[in-house]
Order: sequence, then structure tokens, then C-alpha cells
Amino acid sequence: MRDLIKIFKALSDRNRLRILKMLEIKPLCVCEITEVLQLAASTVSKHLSLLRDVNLIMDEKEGKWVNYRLNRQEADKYVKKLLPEMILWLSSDPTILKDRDKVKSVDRHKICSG
Amino acid sequence: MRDLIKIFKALSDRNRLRILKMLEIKPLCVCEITEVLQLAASTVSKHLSLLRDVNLIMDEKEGKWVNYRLNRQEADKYVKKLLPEMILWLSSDPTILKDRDKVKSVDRHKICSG
DNA sequence: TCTACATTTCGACAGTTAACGAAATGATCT
DNA sequence: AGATCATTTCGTTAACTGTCGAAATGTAGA
Repeated sequence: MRDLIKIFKALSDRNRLRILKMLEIKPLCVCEITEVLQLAASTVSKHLSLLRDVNLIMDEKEGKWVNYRLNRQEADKYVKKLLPEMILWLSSDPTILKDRDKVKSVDRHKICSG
Repeated sequence: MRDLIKIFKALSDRNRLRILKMLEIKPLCVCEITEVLQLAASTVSKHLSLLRDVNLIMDEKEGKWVNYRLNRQEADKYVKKLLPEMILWLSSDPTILKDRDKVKSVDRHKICSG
């Protein structure tokens, strides 16, 4: 029961849902997500580690960046069931749509160091 | 997005999950649920009104009792998708199994006024 | 109407959580 | 090695949440 509760808690936050919906489009690094959400980097990092703890996302190092992406493979049965639903949900939410536009145009080389 | 977050929040609590799993067996009144969960009646009442607010459950007056049951009909698309999943989940959780035994033997006439 | 009891509402308190900035860590490049 | 930048960790603060008991509400029956 504890695992399931942790997954629901992870999904109970507006910004974490926005992150998941952004990662549907493509893997992103922390600074790209920070740029879209307009939150402190430390806050975004914390959200990401929480999402990773419940196996909703995975991380992968690439040079000085850490790319995060949805975990569609090694997830447990709850995540395997919930992640595909999330893709169907919120697809017409105004905030999600705006985030999607921003994600498509972000370039980490411009945003993160500049 | 707000509605979905509220549903996930409702599902993020151990005692609310226990309530939902109990209601899978049969409709129950507040005092029966209170007896199984061993919480204050006011706490149980609050959990139930929260679950009702997000359309996971419905209430129905029956004399001095209020029966609560799962909402399988008028629920929105999120609840319609999540409730059937919940039935598959947690079915071997020790606490859920104990609760199930208790629910099957509770009798509101003995428990509530006695 | 009065009593009994199921339920809900209210007020208070403890524990949790999301947010920030500052400091620490890790990696790349000169 | 030192500089730079992305990321994480830490400490703090404000807001939220689950819990309780007491009081209020609503219903059934004497």
C-alpha cells in the first residue's frame, strides 16, 4: 500500500504533473524544465528526484547535464498502468498546452548558460 | 488539471484507500467504517466528504444512518478509469485483507449504539 | 416535546510539504 | 589546478493536512 500511496502523492502536485506532461514530448534536462516552470532549480531538482523515487521517470547523465525521461520500461505495475493514462489526460489543459509549446522551442545551449 | 490533482490527493491517504477498498465489498455507514479503522468519527466523516467531493463515492440517507458506496455511475472520466484499477490493486495487502474480514462481520446494530 | 444516537462542523495541534537561497557536489574546458 | 556551469543537498519558512474532542445538526422513537 505504501508504494501506491507514494505514487499518488507524486501525482498530486501541479508542477510534477506539468513535468510528466513535458517529458512526454522529449527527455529534458533540469535547466530546461526550470525555464518552463519558472521555479528555483533546487525546487525542480527535488520534484524530479521524487518522481524518480517512485519510478515514474529515469535519469541519464549526458556531460554536465542530467536528462530526465519517462520510465516506460522498468516501472512497476502501478506506473505501467498510470503513465499511459496520463498521456490521454490533461492534453487540452491550457497550462499543459503552453508548456508544450515552450518545450518544443527550448534549446539548452541558449537557456541554461545564458 | 485541478480536478485530477484533487483525485490523486484523495487517493494519497492510507485511510482513504482503506475506505475505498472496504466499500468495494458493500455500502457502509460512518460508524461501521469508524469501527474498522479505529479513528474518531469526525475524522472518518471528513475523509468521506473528501472522497465524495471528488466523486469517488456517493452517500445515501437511510434513517439515522448515512450509507456510503463507490460511485461507479455518475463519475467523471478520471474516476471511471481509476476506480476499476483500484479493485485490482491492493487485493493482497495485509491491512486491506484484515479490513475485509472485519467488514464482512460488522453489524451496525451491534456496533454503533453498543 | 424530550431523549438517544449517527453524523457533521468547528477549533486546535502536530506532522508534512513545497518553495526559496545558499552552500556543496560533479563535470567540462582552459 | 582553476574557472564555469548544471545539479543536488541543506536549512528555513509558510501553507497544507490528518487527527482529535467538543459542540452543533438531523433523525427516529418514546
